[in-house]
Amino acid sequence: MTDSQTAPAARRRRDPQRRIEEITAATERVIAERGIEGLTHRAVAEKAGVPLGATTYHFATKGDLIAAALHSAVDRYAAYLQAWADQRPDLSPEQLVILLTDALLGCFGPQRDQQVMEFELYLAALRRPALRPIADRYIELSIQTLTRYTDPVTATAAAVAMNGLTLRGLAGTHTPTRADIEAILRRILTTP
Amino acid sequence: MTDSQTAPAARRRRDPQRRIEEITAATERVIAERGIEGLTHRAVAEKAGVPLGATTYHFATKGDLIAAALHSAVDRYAAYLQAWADQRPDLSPEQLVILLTDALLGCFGPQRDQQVMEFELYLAALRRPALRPIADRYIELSIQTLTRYTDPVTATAAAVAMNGLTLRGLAGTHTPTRADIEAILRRILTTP
Amino acid sequence: MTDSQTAPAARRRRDPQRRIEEITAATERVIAERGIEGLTHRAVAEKAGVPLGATTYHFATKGDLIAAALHSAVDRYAAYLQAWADQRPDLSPEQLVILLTDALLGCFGPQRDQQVMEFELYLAALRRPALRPIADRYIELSIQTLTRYTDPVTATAAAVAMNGLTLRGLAGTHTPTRADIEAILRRILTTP
Amino acid sequence: MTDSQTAPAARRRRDPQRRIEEITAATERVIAERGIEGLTHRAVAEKAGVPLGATTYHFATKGDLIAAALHSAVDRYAAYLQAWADQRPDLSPEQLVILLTDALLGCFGPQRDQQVMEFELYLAALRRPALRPIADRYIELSIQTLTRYTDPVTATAAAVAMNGLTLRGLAGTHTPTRADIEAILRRILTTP
DNA sequence: AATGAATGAGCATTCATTCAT
DNA sequence: TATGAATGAATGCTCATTCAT
Repeated sequence: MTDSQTAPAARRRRDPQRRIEEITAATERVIAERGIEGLTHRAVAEKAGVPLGATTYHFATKGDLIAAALHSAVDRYAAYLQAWADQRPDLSPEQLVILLTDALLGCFGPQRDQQVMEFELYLAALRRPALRPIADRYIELSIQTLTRYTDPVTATAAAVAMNGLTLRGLAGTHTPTRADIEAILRRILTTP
Repeated sequence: MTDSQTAPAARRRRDPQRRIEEITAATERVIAERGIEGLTHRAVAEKAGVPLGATTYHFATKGDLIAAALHSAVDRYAAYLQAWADQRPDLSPEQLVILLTDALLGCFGPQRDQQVMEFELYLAALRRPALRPIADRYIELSIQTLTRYTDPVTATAAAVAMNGLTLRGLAGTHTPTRADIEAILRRILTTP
Repeated sequence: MTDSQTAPAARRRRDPQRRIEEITAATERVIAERGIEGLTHRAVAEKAGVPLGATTYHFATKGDLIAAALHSAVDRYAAYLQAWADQRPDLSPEQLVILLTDALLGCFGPQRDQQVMEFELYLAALRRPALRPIADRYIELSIQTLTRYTDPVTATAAAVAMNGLTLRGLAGTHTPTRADIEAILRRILTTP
Repeated sequence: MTDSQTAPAARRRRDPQRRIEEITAATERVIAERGIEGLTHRAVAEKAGVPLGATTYHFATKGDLIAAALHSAVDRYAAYLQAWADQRPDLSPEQLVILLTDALLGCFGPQRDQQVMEFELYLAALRRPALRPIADRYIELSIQTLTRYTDPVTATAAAVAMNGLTLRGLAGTHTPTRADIEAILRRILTTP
């Protein structure tokens, strides 16, 4: 170990991977706060604490920033689902209804901004074909996770309904109640 | 009678209501073509064939344009649903599955651009609380219509699932097949 | 004279034609000083003492600025030629040689910057087809003027040779001498 | 012999002279395609297939690139003139008129882009004194070549007239006809 | 009421240039 | 020697907005 610890500040340069991750995270935060229409290279640079040139250097266009943020969000979602399901290997339909309702309600609380951000990223794919493969993965992850507990058709029905419910709660004037959500999911996931 | 009835065509000027409708329709067309991020007073003025000042005069902010377009889209949707249901007063669950599937598939064909526009308008409510009452009406209309044929919980489940399915088809790489949609709607609307 | 002199500063607004001319003149000055590659809306705005928006408002693109400047230069050249020839209705070939030589030598003195600017404007037409009709007029004016004194072929030969000579003097290391120019023009304009 | 002489092809790296020539040639191609205002180190690097650093390493500034390209163009022109004249050791004035006209017309055909590039390089000397000695050589080469066939004054007159004619054809809306050019050159080169 | 001229802030993007390796 | 990562200044252009008419 010749001189490692020295030059803490002057060093640090040249860790492109780290920079890219910082910029991506800052992109997500900017979108969460101001929406995609408020996303600019400048805002990202400021939020990430990097020079303006660093954002355009690593992400030449706004589309590149959005793609990176969507990718990051999907990766995070995949890890979340994995952990969620791994901790709950066996669930009855009724248990699933209760737990999914609980998870869904969380989207309207403190996580609201992040949830809106993820929706905005997802919806950016409406106009940007390059994002569609990543958007695909988003919804497929939900379906695959639910398929651990039920048949594929029911899993898909539940996944798209949850998406629709979330959207309704975020875009409408009032959030759905626990009872509403439970009733809907119970209608889809349980067989009378 | 000094001058009123004369010059029916040359008059025409000074019909503010008509102007407002022209501008609203042009706003929808602009969003359909370029997305909400491409919506500007200038683009609307050009598309509507009115002076720039006319757009800012009647719709001071971009949010006003969006609200008017969303309102218009919801009104049109309401009329469509009304006519659809009036022509089909009685439907069995299985008939409903078939017909809703058919209607849903239409969103991915030539109507795609308009469908994307309506989604963009709906999603604008995520960031614009003023739009949420109008967005509410959008989804409630679907639910109310389905309630003509089934219980409220099932109707809501079907409505949000259809929304989620449409989004999935528009934001993903491939559109769902008729068989996919039918299976999902059958799972929700019919009781085994 | 009711109230003319009042409000000298607050007035002045709303004289678009005047503004356009100021901006055009400033464009020529900027090109004279920094070349076409130094031409920017900002530089013109500063030189003309108008807001930046005024330049982009009246001349949306850089090409528009260049076209206006070229137009202006050609108009000025036309007026100059007209006056020059009107004052010299009859010239013998030898007189023409002497006077043209004298005029040509002027391009290498204090007028050099303006001459370079006019060449740069003329040459911008190499890459911008929209400028070519104006560039045409430039050279045709010279030919037409010389045609007052000699046959068309000789006039054209003299005009293009003078252009080539000017270019040679401006782009090379040393300016041609009076004797050089006289010899060349005499070779073209006089018949032995 | 560990590694020195081996791998004649795989080596190839480290041939600075070759690199410089490749970059120079790429510079000419970039200017031919996009003009001097489109000349950037990046564009040259891409066109030459070399790393960006290679262009800034060998040619620190844009002016250096231009100088190299002008030098290259002049060298090529010199070789062309040499060969042209060597193949035609004796020409009557009338023969010269015909052949020069033919050569001149070629500038407006498929060679147009290259001709425009050479003019742009030549004209860059208007603003860049460092280029003027090279620009001098350009025009002197033409004069010297013509001096093989006629007296110096006539040769110079013909050379500058040809330059002016070419410029007129390239910057104007229509190219001169063969008859036009012949008439002008005949006026200059032949004695009645 | 209605218009469009006018303004200046702001953005994506491009680049020359620097510098660590 | 040679490379390309990194920087920040600069530009054309677009627009929301204001305001005189």
